[in-house]
Amino acid sequence: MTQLTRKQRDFQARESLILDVSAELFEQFGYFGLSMDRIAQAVEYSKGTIYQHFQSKEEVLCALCARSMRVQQQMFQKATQFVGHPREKMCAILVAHQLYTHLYAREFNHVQMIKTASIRQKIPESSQQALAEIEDQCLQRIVNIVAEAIECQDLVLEDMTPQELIFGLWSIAQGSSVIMLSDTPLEEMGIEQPDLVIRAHCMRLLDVYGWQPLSHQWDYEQTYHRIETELFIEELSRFTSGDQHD
Amino acid sequence: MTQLTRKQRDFQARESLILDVSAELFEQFGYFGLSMDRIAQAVEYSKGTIYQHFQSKEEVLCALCARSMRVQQQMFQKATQFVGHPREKMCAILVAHQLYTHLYAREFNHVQMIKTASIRQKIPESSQQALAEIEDQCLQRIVNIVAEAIECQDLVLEDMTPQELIFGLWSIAQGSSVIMLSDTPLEEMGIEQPDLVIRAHCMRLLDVYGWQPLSHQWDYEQTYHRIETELFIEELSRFTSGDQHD
DNA sequence: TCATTTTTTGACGATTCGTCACTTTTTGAC
DNA sequence: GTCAAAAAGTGACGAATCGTCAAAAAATGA
Repeated sequence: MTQLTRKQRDFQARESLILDVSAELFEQFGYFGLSMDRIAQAVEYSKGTIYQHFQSKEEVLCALCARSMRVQQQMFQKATQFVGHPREKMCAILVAHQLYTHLYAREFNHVQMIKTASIRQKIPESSQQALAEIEDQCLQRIVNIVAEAIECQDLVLEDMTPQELIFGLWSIAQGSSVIMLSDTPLEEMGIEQPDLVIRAHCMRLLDVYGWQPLSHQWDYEQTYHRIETELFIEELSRFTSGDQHD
Repeated sequence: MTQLTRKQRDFQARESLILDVSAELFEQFGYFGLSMDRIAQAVEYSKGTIYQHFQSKEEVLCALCARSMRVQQQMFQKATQFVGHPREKMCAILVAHQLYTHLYAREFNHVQMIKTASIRQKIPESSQQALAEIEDQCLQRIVNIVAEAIECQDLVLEDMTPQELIFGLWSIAQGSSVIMLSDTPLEEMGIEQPDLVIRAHCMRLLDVYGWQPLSHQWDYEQTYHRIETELFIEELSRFTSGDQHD
């Protein structure tokens, strides 16, 4: 690796510290409860020093977003490594997305906020670029899976491009997460397990586009079980245990 | 109607004025550019007077949200009055939703923000209740259409409840709008007309659940054309003209 | 050891929030 | 028309937070 001076290492270590502390504060107090003064106090450096690392409060929060999006990207990466049909990998992506939005609910919400026109004004172009890049990488994983499916003829799209198919799946996954995290009373509406409902919808959609193997030809229950145990057992346990003492 | 005193009428008129002005300022400067002082200056009343109407800045913005959501609710209402099959009415709902999110992009974004945990903390329970109620009414319109379809046996749901079906459609509509308004470069991705893509996905989904008439049995192009000309001709022209000088 | 460079600090001006003591206007009894 | 009580309106104020910058402290190395 590149050899860094002690100073540079110290600088990076402090940056990590700032982010760790900020993440905790953000988790605890939310967007408006997080102030630069509070961060400075918590890391025991002065405000000026914080501003050597981040130009503004928004940049700190962007860095937090980038962090959690990198986690998502890694989960997607793991999903693509699932051993099985491309369609099974796509299922793994969906599971990854759902797990991610539950494990990083606050950050997911904050990413949504950042995409808002009002807040975007406050964020330097460069930070936005960085986030867009990570999101792009996530999307690229999905594109690759679809490409793989088309290549091995599991999927033959007729009046639709791969991008358009992905846009649909992405919309439903994204939309359902937004709805679930906005404390809409889904249980009251009679929806006990929204994640499973969304899975069902996605499966139907993939069926209708003829992505092999179709759901009546293949035991996807088994697939989902394998995804959960082989890929995301740790994340899953964190999610369910997080549920309990919440 | 109830007879109001001159004072009460004046009071209401001023409240409208405040909201009108705030809407303009919000449109122009966004969430953070909108301040109570600026509102006060613009309406030519003092800040204290504004605070007689709204307890906080967030309440002003909630009122703006409520306003735009009522517009959506009315558009949904219009959609339910479309003369045709229940499924055609459902198409009209989708068109209404898409038109709404484009015509009230800022407000739609802001509603998203308000649903965020961070911001919800700043909003009194009562205001949130009011918004939830309007959203509920919107959802109720959709529930009614599905109920109608089931009643006349256009739709026979087997392993899915009406609420679950709606949740899926709602997710895809909501998710796609969020993605579109977050300046994701969809065109670069090769998606020229995202709204039409989403319509296609929804149609496929309704087909796969067997909602009659299926899309190969009925000319839905014609239906969409009727929806646009019979119901939303005015909104549509505002949308396209708004596009031009933007 | 000490002058120079680098790093850190926190006081500061600016902005915005929501409040409240004071001023102005309105009301209605005489 | 007058005047005192009630209602409505005002904007200066304290508090919180932002981002800056001159001065202090620490590190460097001749």
